[in-house]
Amino acid sequence: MFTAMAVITQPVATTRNRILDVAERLFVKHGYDGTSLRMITGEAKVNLAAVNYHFGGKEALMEAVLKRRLDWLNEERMRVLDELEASADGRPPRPHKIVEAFFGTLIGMGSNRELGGEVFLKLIGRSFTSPNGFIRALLAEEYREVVERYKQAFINALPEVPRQEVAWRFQFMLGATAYALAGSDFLQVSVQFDSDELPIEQARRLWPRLYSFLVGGMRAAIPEGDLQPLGGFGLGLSMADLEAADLDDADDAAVA
Amino acid sequence: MFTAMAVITQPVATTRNRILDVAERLFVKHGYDGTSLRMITGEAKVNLAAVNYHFGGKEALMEAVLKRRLDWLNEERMRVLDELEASADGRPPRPHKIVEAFFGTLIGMGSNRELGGEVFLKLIGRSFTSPNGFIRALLAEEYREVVERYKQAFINALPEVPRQEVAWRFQFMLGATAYALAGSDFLQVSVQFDSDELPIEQARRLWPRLYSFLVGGMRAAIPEGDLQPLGGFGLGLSMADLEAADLDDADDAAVA
DNA sequence: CATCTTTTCAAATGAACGTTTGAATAATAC
DNA sequence: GTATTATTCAAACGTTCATTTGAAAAGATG
Repeated sequence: MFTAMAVITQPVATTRNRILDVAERLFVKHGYDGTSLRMITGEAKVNLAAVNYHFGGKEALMEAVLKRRLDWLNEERMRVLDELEASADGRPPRPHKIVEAFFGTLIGMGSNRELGGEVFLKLIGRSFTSPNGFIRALLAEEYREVVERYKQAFINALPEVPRQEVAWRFQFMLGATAYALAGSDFLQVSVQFDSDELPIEQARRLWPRLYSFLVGGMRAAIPEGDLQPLGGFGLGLSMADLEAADLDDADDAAVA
Repeated sequence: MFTAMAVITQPVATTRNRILDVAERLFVKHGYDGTSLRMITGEAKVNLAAVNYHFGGKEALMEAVLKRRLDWLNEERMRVLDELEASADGRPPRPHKIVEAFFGTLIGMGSNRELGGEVFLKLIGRSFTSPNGFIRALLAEEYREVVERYKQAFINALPEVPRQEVAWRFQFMLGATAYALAGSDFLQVSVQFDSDELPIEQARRLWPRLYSFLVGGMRAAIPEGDLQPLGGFGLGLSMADLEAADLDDADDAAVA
């Protein structure tokens, strides 16, 4: 029975799938710019031209790699929120339940190899801050609908918190999660892991802690509006700063 | 007086400094791999060979770009924590004060052009998840001492929270902060900005909200240890996952 | 079996990359 | 003013990159 299930669920190792699997792994390890098609096709044991034949080019390959996982994730997130709202007949679901629905579905993918496992978690964690405009644009477009729906759910669940604050906190939660997933070496320094602890065991420990942190941040007191960071605004500040601050050119800032 | 101060504090635009300034900006905009020495030297209006002459190579240039800002930041963070602990004669400083000392100093750099302004904030935010091993290793080494000291301060300030939990939450705070700074296009989607709001104004709004979120997360309830994400662990999981999970090769995982 | 489509393959293209070289120029020291 | 050092410069090096090409092989269809 186990064998039969595995056969059904495990995709066949076609040229196309082998490229997707290897590309996903190498994009995480070396980044999009740092991964060449020769590295991918070499490791996947397919011809160099296969990427262009099956996907059309390097950017289109990255798009296929991301969409393969995100399509499932988006549907799952919608489904879970549907369930949550249906089971609460009329009343808005509790905030911590929405946190669990949105971020728990993602973290859960880390333990399911067929959904990309922790490789995909790292990829998605790093893609949000990719310097490549088309990647951020793709992510923004893929996330737009689901994020809007969850944001509204949070707003309904937290009537005492201004809409703007909810949006900011959503952003902060995404950041804390993405960084925990991206898993830099720095994490190894900051958090004192047992050095021989297996990655899958680390992932298991992550969720309850992240969940607790996110809910704590989501429920925090409303900030006063005029708090200033150390060093203070206005120090060495002039109109020139405002002009120079516009970093993004028009060509890579476009989001459909 | 303003003129005199500006002359004193503003570094002379030597070849070396012009390269550093342009490189900092382009590394943020296109990433390390996506920025060529020809782009840098072209925009800085210096000869192509100048980077190798003054810094020794591209990696050494990136190192110089980061260290120029981090050396100041590290000293400032140490100084602020010194002050904090001195003013509390014996008792450990309050947790929210430590949050302010660590993250407030960083955010404050965003409004000071001579300290790199928001360009540096983006750079540091993205560098933590860089796919280039030498960048993460450099950051880990640069942060090690200061992070250890602050972590201890948090542990002293939160005697009821286990040390491990403090370390995790420190990591989550760093992530939320770094992502807020990295400022992807996605933030524009998630958070409904006034479209014509100036970047410097956005930065001013960021700090009180981030501060509130971080303190809320830091003070959250201690998580139960066996909470599982949606989808659950054990689904589609086998020993093979553990082996495949080891992504990093020895060559780029080294941290001195 | 013959025909047509899909896929694979080795080879080549032109462009861009980081780095090196050695001479020319500028700055400093005596 | 001459000797010495520091810096700039144009040019070239060898390598690697994404993509294209056209033929060969494999598979599907009648």
